[in-house]
Amino acid sequence: MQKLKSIYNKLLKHFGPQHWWPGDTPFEIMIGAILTQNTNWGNVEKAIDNLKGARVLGARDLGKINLKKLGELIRPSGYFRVKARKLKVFCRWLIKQGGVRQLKKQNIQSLRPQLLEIWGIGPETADSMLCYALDKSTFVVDAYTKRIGNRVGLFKFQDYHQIKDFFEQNLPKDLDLYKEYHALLVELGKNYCKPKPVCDSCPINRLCKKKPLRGEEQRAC
DNA sequence: CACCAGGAATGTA
DNA sequence: TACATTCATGGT
Repeated sequence: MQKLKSIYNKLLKHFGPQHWWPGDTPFEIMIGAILTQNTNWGNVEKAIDNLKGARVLGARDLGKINLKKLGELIRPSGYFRVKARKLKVFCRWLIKQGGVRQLKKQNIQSLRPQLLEIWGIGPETADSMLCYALDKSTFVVDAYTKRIGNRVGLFKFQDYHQIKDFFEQNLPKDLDLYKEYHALLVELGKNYCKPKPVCDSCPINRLCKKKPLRGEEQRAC
């Protein structure tokens, strides 16, 4: 579908390359993927800074650190009790797998289901890890992707894998394209595609106005 | 004050 | 299958 590339080109021209994912190492990216669940990235940075300050930003450290202490360190990221448990579960799993280097050797067909079995890791978190930390070609879908796609009229469904398949089947299988496209959709969403839209200067305004959602006819997007 | 943020697990019908 | 609820801090 040419429309997908057209949107991508507009976003890239408007926002420029996003060079995602922010993070120094693949492990840090994977931890960030858990911490950023339904949370502002700025808050995640504070949590990661705390982990660095406490010198526990490693699978071994996080695997054995006191659960309550870990919760205090990541408190700024929100849901800190749940996320502390998620981090420990993931790190124990990672150690058992032999670390990030071993993960990268696996193919996505076997690795993705394994990630999804881990308590606390859903489809978006798994795909974020696969795409941005492990360099596997999988398209990441998030709340913005769903919202933008439906408002623009690209598709009419909400299911994660349906949307993921839509992008992957209508784009060339290109890791860098996947990485950049998702990052650009997030940037668009943060600025112009909130639940209560502010689309007056939306860079893909013309597309948005084609098919507004029912009940949103009076909205700009 | 209300609203939102780069979700996922759990429970209900 | 499709929703509703819970988890929680911090910025605007």
